[in-house]
Amino acid sequence: MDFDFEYDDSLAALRALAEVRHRIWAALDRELQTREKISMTWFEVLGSLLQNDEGALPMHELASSLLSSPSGMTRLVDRIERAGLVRRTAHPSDRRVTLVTITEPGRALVERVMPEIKRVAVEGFASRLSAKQARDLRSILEQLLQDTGGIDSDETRAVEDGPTKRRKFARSPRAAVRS
Amino acid sequence: MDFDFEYDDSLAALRALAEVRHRIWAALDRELQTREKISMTWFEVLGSLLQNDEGALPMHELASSLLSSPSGMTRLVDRIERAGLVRRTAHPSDRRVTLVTITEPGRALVERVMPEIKRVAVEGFASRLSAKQARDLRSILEQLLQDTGGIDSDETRAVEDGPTKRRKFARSPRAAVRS
DNA sequence: TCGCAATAGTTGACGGTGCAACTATTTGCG
DNA sequence: CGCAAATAGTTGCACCGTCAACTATTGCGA
Repeated sequence: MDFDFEYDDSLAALRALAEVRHRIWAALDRELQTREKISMTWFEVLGSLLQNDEGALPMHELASSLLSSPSGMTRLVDRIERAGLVRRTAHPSDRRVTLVTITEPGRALVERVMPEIKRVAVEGFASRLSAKQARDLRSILEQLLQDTGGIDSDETRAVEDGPTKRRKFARSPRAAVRS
Repeated sequence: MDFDFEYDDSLAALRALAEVRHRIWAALDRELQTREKISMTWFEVLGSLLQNDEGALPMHELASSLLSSPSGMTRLVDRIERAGLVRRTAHPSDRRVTLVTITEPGRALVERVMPEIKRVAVEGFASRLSAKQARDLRSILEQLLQDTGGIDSDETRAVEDGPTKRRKFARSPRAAVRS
């Protein structure tokens, strides 16, 4: 269990990670705010919907893929729906499910702003890394996201290079922070 | 300047980064919540203070290093102070500055949980990466955090927004989304 | 088939956070 | 020196997001 990270460095890595994410997110937020008066969070919802062929997703899928709680997503979709960018529709077979469907204005907005958003994202990542670093970062992030299925005690940390394609997300239980 | 990241992959990288951060943060939050009934945010404040020799830092330094706004930090310190873990003290020479000083209970708390916190952080990072990957991650993050000075080269933003101050990079204007 | 657990979503209450505006203090420059 | 600009911090206000509790629907095992 001895790696290049010192014991303390894992906490430092968390901070660095948070800061990188924060900066790029803020840059994208600024871009969206000045161009379209929407937030990055809204854009993430609209983008997720567009990535799906039907332009629609159940509430709970949106919530989990965007790291939000169900109630948070309810309110977020409330606001985006009030702005006319999405619409709640019924699921054809499961009446528990509410589908969120992107509207034409929503689709237009995303397509209008996507080029600049990609540009700013690239500016934050790709343009600052070498080809090898970009590859490395990708595989490192994928590895960090690999499920360890419950509380693992596995020392099966054998060297397994190569881009593992497998991608299965476990829900991350939100902390219940009081006061 | 073409790299391995496809154009779209920079947005994907941002999501992966966010998810890694989110998972580890949540794990630490859970640990702190069950052991000491405090949040990771509180721990970050206390930890920052302890890292400084004097166990004290000005409000604005805490705010910027913890990615918070000044007003957010005011309220956060309000709550932590109410819990008796920090104390506001006067700066000896600059009377504009409020120093936040860790109290003895605060120091004790951090020292009490630090081993477990480090363990969980290592579990999130170091234990899942090879030595080389850990090195790579460190240098990649450092590189991504290097300031490129002023950003946007296009000054086409002469709209009606009035004299919006050109921000350096530090502040993150969270989206002010209406409705 | 019945009944209970699991799943999906919403709402009430509330904590946390940001921006704009304001006060207090310090700094810089003519 | 004198005063405008910059810096530090707080507060008003509104918003965002979470948990707990609740309803509705579906799945599943006896």
